[in-house]
Amino acid sequence: MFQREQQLIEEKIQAFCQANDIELAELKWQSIPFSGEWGISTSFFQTAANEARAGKGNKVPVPQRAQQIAEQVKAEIGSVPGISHTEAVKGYLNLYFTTSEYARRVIDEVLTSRADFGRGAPKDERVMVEFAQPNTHHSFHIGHARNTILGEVLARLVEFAGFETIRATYPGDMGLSVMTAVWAYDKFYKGQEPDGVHERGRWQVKIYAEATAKLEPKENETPEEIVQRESYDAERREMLRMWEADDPYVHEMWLLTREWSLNEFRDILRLLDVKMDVWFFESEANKLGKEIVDELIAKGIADDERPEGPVIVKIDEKLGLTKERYRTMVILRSDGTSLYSTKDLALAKQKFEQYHVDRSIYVVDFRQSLHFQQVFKILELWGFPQASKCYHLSYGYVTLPEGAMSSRKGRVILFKDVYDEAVKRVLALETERSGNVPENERAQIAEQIGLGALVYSMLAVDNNKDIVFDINEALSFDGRTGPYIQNAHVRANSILKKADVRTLERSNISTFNFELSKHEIELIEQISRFPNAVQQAANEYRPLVMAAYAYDLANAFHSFYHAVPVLQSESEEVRNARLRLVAAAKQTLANSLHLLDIQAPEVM
RNA sequence: GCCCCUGUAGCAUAAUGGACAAUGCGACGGACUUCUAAUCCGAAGAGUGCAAGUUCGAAUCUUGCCAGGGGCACCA
Repeated sequence: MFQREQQLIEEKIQAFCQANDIELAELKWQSIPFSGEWGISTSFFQTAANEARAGKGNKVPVPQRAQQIAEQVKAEIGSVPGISHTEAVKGYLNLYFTTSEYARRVIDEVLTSRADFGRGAPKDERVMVEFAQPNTHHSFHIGHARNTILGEVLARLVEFAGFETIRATYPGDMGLSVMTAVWAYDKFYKGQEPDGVHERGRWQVKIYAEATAKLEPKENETPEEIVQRESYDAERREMLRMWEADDPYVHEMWLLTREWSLNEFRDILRLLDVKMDVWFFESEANKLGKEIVDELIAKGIADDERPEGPVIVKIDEKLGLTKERYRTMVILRSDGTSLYSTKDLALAKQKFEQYHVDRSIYVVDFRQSLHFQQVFKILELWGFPQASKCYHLSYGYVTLPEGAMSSRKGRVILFKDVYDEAVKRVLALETERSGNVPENERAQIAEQIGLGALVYSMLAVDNNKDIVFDINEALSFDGRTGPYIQNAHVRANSILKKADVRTLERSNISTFNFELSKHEIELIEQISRFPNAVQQAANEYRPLVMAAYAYDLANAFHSFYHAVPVLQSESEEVRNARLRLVAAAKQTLANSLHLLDIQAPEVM
């Protein structure tokens, strides 16, 4: 926002150094920390260090020499329009902006761009984000929720940063575990399914866990029990075989039960405000897989060891690596059936050829790091230039205090149960605390706040760390939480509602020609950081960056709210300027919350 | 055996190689007839698993250990 001024000063510094025979290192600019007021700074450590290394004259220690240069440069620069004052301290040159000018530029930009404030320039690349890969026939638990939230927020960030973005989901709808669920339904529970999308989901978890328990060997089994268990196992395996052979009855059962899961999944996506563009099913990738294996064999990338062995790709060998790194990947079983790897290769080809994606992001947990490294390397050998732009966004597991979640053991925390609990808690709090939520909006606001708490708790941890799920922490409404940020938005809204909004709309230019308090300056600074936060979060594929930013912004607003009167300002001019500041803060909070997939309510 | 991730105040987390390691929870002391406190203000609390190294400067980079988790040919 002060690029012209920065450039002018850079030129002055360069000219000064040239005149004084100082070999200037590249200037890096950063904002000044711990500033009651703000500005940008650069340092001369590198320049001083280079001098010392070159053995140039004065044997002054680096920090002192850096300070010397800073002081000389400061004297040389003199005064610059837009810059209120400069200082040389500890080897840094600090430039403080003229506050009124800076404030005006920031606020006017926000209020001109509105929902587009912070949006990046359109980029010439199409990105696909693949996320939300739940298994059907089980249920959607809190671990799937972390994945879905991470993926959706990443997609929003990348999209807002300027990339054309496609959201893809890849449900796991086949395999032995799926068939176990179908078998259990068909054998023991046919026609007994409850009504209600989520009731049926919970019921599916229950019968699946029950079925795996029946199939599990136990201690002290009687011979009859062993016979029983083995015949159950044979039945479900036979069912899997029939499914592979497209048996009509098995397919009908499979589709029926799959549809229940998908109904629940769609409803959860609706709750999370996720709009998928592409649905890849594992069962469909399964069919595509076998063709690409032939292609890889024909191209000499894969080695066919059938019938004795499987089809493999000796990745290290093909890449000419001597050290063990990517190892060997099996891409087709010796009996000719597909593997996870077969399907991922087929899927990638489809992404590149049918959807023309330039960049492909996979949001999948960290256990599959090696798998994706192998897949990406095979894509490279295969000749896809996009292979270098495939990225596995790995993230840590959501575990329970008593250990890992397990659908098989029925030891899962379902997303919907946490969601319901969240809404219940907010409703209880609403009756206690907030008098100004209209009766007919309470339920909706409760959903927004409850989900806000849950979603933020998933985003406020860096993705490669595990989360031990504690419902009281996830649904906390105090401190560094979603509701804290939502509340800042609500407070900004309540000020604007009480003001005469027409005044605000009439003046489309802000004038901050009065002494700004440190709270106002801090708030303006936070608002101005938003575009950079978007770019950083998108470039690094890190939703956490945006989550942390949104909290800092809300924090600045809350402090401002307490310390600085708006409606009761000392003059009309100050009041108008502050109203514009509040409007800009509200807008930036709303933009941030949107990127975090959190609703921004008007009241709470 | 090889590879990957993690290790920061009591707990949970943060920190483009840079200025005093930053927040929240908890505990402590204050502030609601106010733009209604899901908030704010104040004070306490760690020198970043250990040991070397690189650097003017390291929580961050390198190496080696220690601890926890994960992965390594026909599971997904």
